[in-house]
Formats: sequence, structure tokens, C-alpha cells
Amino acid sequence: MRGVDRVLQLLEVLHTAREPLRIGELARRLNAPRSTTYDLVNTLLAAGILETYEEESRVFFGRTLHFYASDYMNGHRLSRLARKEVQDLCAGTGQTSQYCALTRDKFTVLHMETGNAMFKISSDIGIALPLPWTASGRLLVDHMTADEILAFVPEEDFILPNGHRIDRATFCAEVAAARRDDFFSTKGLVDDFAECLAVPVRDAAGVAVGCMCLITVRDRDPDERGRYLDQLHASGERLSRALSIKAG
Amino acid sequence: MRGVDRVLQLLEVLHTAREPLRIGELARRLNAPRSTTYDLVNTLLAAGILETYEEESRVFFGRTLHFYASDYMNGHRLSRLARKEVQDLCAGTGQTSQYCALTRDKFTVLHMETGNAMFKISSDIGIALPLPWTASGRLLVDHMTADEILAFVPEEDFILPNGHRIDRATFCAEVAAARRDDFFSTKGLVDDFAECLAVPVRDAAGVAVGCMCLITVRDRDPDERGRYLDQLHASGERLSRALSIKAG
DNA sequence: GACAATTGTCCTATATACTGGACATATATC
DNA sequence: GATATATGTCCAGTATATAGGACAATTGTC
Repeated sequence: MRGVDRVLQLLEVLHTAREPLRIGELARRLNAPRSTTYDLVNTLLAAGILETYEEESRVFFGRTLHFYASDYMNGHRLSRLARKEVQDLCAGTGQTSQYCALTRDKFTVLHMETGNAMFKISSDIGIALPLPWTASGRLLVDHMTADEILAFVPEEDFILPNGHRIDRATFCAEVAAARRDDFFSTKGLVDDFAECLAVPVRDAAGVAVGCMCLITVRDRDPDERGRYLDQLHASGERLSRALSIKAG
Repeated sequence: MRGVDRVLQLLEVLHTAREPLRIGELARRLNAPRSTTYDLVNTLLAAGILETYEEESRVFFGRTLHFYASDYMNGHRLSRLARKEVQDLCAGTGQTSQYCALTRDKFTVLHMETGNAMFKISSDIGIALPLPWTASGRLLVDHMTADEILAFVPEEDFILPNGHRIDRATFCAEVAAARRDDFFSTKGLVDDFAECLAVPVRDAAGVAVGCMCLITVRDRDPDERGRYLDQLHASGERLSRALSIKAG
């Protein structure tokens, strides 16, 4: 197999593991010969793409990736604006705020600012989650027909972490509601005591390229929830406008 | 040439360019065959390591790198602590604050928070600069002997952006002073009107693994400068202590 | 202290990834 | 509209990168 593909696999394995791995373990998870793995890892270490951790015995992502990601943020206008909106929304509400988007057929958090409230964070930046698990998941596919949605979302993704299965027709109806309201919220999906509020960021064609989310405690005082919602909508609309200006 | 090495070169070329490039231009700068370049770029695009920019005609860093860098920050304790110190120092002083370290034989900024003052930022995250251009550059080599320093710093790095050449003996004397004072400052090196204050972050062996820096206007009110310095030193010492605890 | 499992390095043969060129389109220049 | 330059795709031969195993050194376990 090609070295480049092996490297890309290797990085994905580390991302999924979310912690430093020993090289032997890496080779096992990659189904790659140990000699090849050593060769590639040493090349990546020399480039700073990987670094050794914990007494040199394990490897994980390195400083060079931090540099490249900084370039990405400088060059990618929407991502930069979204990060600022997430920071401002968190500062304005004190609640955990996120910007999310599709990665292939999954939901991923791109930016997150953690608020005062102490939730167990179930989603981390870049971790792929099934679309039906999240409020944003409804908005992110709301440009598709019901058939397209069911073809797009893998069968097994309709099963929640708790084992309960979401009905496919129900999901499609929720997507339609999300499109109608430019908004969707879920209670107790990520966390029993959390409500997740999501609004879309739409491109000039009206497709939701991302979502602004706010995570707060369930059954909060309606006035306060209303204020949060206003700020959230304003945030999403600013980003949608910025996106259209760029396109137009 | 090996695909993996080509990919690493390709990423470095984009990092140096600091803007999206056309594929043809990429191939030229890499001295790589166009067919190979197309192949690699398409592979990297599919993986999200690269993305297309500006009407699909150019490529630059992609979202996946942002994810991996987020993993790096989660896993790398010192980098995470340093980022927080930079944020706090900037918040506490209102001045541009940085955490810097060696990358091979060059100076690089790892974290930066821009203050109120409007300097033209000459250094960006991950951009390699000659050590003699910076205050931190003195501290980062202060565990070396004069001979080691002169062997370590490339000849041409002693020439400043304005063309003036720094005397090598003077530089070594400045390094010695930096070691003695646990501090170094430069005036007008990056910017005519800026003073750069730097303190070391030392590991258990006393080697400066990084520097906290504060960039401020020259000839500032001595009291204010003194307050900045106190905060800067406190920051550096907290990081040094955190590093020793980890090691010890 | 013997045993087992892992780490890191080195080697050779062969499958294959890379090169270099040709080609059709597209885009810019005069 | 003719010329020049760039883009994106495809192909076949060969240089070479990868697989796979052997080896010594290290580490952990009972």
C-alpha cells in the first residue's frame, strides 16, 4: 500500500484514539507492517507532524499541525468568523457555544467555547457523531428530500447512544420542521439535563453549510431562554449574511 | 522521490507561501512533476488536509488539520498551559503577548494574543525567524557555549531585515546577559517603535524550552513597564514550575 | 532468574508508485 | 482570432518504496 495513504490512515487512527499511542499499537490498528510504521512515524516525527509523548514511548500530533491549522484559520474566512461568533455567544450568554458542520455523512464540532455550566462534554472538536444524535443534524440536511436524507444517513446512525432507535419518518419530519423554523432544539439527547439549541448558517443558495449551537440546562426560565435564542439567531444570521456577501 | 516526502514538502511550501496556491504553481515550487502533484493534492483534498479556495482554483490547508491541531492542544500539556498564560497576560496588560520556542535553528511563535496597540505584526504563528532578530532568540540558546551558539546559528541569520549585521561576539555576550538576568529585551528590532520583553520557560535541567514575550511601545512610562515585567516574569515562572512538576 | 512480549534496526526481493510525456480543454494576452 | 500558457486526465516503463522477516536489546511478568 501507498505511503501517503498509510500516513493519512495513521493520522485518522490517532485522531480516533484521542491519545498518544505506542508504535506497535499503531501498526496493529493500521494493519501495517511494523517496519513500514516505524519508517513513516520517524519521517513524521522529523517533520514535527507527530511528537513523542510520555517518556518518548508514545506518539501523537505535533506542533507543525498547530502551525498549519493556524494558517487554515487565517485563510478560511468563514471558519474565522464562526470562531469569533462562538466566542461572543459564549461571552454573551455564559453557555457552551459551538459552530458545527457536516464532515462526510457525520456531524462535527468545528469551534467550541465552554461556558460556566458543567456539562460532561460529549462532543469534542473534530469528533464525528451520527446526525440523528444532534439538533444541528436536522438542519444540516434540510436541503435534501426525505429520500435523499434516508440514502445519506447510514442505517446504524439512527440508534442513539442509549440504544433507543429513532424512527426514520420521524427524523425526516423533524428535518422538515427545522427547515420551516430555521431552528431546531433537542432535549436530553446528548445529556439528560441539557437542551441543545441550533440555528443554521446558510449559503446564498439556502443550503445550511453549518450551525451555531448553544447548550443549556433543560427547563430554564423562559425569559432567559428567549434571550439566548435571540442572540443565537442573530449570530447565525450574521454568518449567513457574511457568506452571501462573499458569494455575491 | 517518495510520496510521503513530497506531501511534507508540499505542506511546507503552502505554509511558507501563507496563501492558497494554484496546483501548477505548487508543482513548480516543489520541482515535482505535475502528474504527481495532481495525484497528491487530490488525495489530500479527499482527506480534508487541503481544501480548495477562491472558486476552486487554488488549494490551501483544510479543516482536518484544524481537528488534528485541536487534538494536539488537548494532548500537549505545556502548549495548553502556555496558551492560557498568553491569553491572561494579554488580558492583564492589554499588550500583544506571545509564547515562542525553537523550531530547528529558528525562532517561532506558538501562541499569540494581539493587544490593543496597533503594531504591524511581523511575526505570525509558525513562521520561522532568525534567532538574532528576536529577544527570545537570546534566551532560547542560553544553555549553549559561545562556540555551540555560533555553530548552531546560521551565518546569514545575523543579518537583520534592515541589512545591518549583528556582531557574533556581541550576540554571544547578549546571550550570556540573558542567562544571567533570566530576561532579555530588544528595542526597535521587529518594529522601530516596539520594545520586546522576553522571559524564559525552563525545564528541570534549566534549559529554556520556550519564552513568554510581551510587545509594547518603546519608552513607555517606567511604572507601567515595571508592572508588565512583573506579570511577564510571573507567567514564565508559573510555566517553568508546571514543567518541573511534570518532570519531577 | 527464566519467560514472554515488545521495541527498534537492518536487510533483500518484488510489487507498484512515481515519472514523464501526450492529449484535449480552458483561460489569458496581444 | 491567433498565440501562448495553464488545467486536468490518462497511460506505460522503470526506479524504488514497501513488505516481511531476522535480529539484538529492552521491558514487564510470574
